[in-house]
Amino acid sequence: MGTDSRERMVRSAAYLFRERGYSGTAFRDVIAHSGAPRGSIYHHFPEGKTQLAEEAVRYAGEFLNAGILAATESGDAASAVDAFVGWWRTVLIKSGFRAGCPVVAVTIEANDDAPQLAAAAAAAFGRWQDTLATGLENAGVPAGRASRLARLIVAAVEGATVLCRAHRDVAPLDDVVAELKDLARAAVTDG
Amino acid sequence: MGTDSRERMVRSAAYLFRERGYSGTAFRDVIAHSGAPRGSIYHHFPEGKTQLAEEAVRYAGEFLNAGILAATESGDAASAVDAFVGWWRTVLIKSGFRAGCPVVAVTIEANDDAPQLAAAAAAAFGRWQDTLATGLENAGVPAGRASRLARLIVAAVEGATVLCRAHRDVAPLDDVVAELKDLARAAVTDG
DNA sequence: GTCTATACGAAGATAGAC
DNA sequence: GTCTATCTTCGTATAGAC
Repeated sequence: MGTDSRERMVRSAAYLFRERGYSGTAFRDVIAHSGAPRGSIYHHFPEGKTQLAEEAVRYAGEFLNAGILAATESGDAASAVDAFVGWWRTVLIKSGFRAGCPVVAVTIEANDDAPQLAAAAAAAFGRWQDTLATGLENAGVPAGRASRLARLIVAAVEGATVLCRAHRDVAPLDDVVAELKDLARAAVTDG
Repeated sequence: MGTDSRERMVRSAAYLFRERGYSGTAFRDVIAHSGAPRGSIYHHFPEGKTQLAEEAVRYAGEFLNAGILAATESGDAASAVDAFVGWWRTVLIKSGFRAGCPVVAVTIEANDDAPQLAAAAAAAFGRWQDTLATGLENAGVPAGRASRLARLIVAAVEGATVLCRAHRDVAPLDDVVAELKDLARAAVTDG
């Protein structure tokens, strides 16, 4: 099935970008990892690697957003933090601190030749922030504050994953999460 | 002067990594940007690109640490946040949101072939955190809390620079800074 | 849709002269 | 310390057959 190998390639790209970055991931790596047929790359992605990366960013954005959405449905403000952090914690530990966020990787390596990549990354970050903000509002955080707090959560957790990779340790993420949870809880009563 | 071109290469590498990342920056780019002689690369850096990157990370780490140290000498807790943020704000805006942190770039693209790179990055992040923590302590934040808060500042600001690059806007950094300053100020009285 | 073959360029690294 | 020339590998992309 053609559509199937196309999707596998997108998922594999997102997976590999986490460990090797955008420039560090070659087309052949995506082919090898996905098991997709080599000859159909430019059939499925006529714009080449840029198009593949753009779709990988979009895929990662939607994937994580679905997770945040599901996790924020339950409850309190602190659980909104967990919603975003849980996935990264698992990825970091399972990979031996070799894998991070593919959206960050693409953002950092994007250049003026491919402005679509920065745009796709901004869309992903924006969606995560919005979904988290809604979760915080539902937990009782005022709207304006919720948006700002959600942005801090996205920034701090993404930054913490980078620190974890450098230190090869989850401690930075745990420290950051502890601070963020206190802050989120306080934001409810502070009104 | 040989030592001089060596140092220029290290500085240029740090500069270029900010925009193009590690894999995206070729040796020839470093030569061109630094004006260093092409033939002396492997004389100065016998271990090749890895060694150059390691020293560039170290250089960036020391450079920024000196800035944090100078800025935290004056004062209050909120100024400790400014100490770390000021430099990134300038870099982002001056580059049209094309440049970020070279240490983050190297961390994300480092792989098992060169574990020195992750180690050098961890050292840089650790120094920034320690210097910030000392600044917070001097401002009246209890030692244990200061360390954790300093880590949050490093993570959140680094994460925010990535968001700024994606959005091509300083707003994410400003949002994050506002939250961090409130938090730092509150940490003083909270004892 | 998928294949092979190949063009084309870039990159890291080395050798040996000066 | 610096130069030029070169080796080797790799990576994207294309062409054209099946």
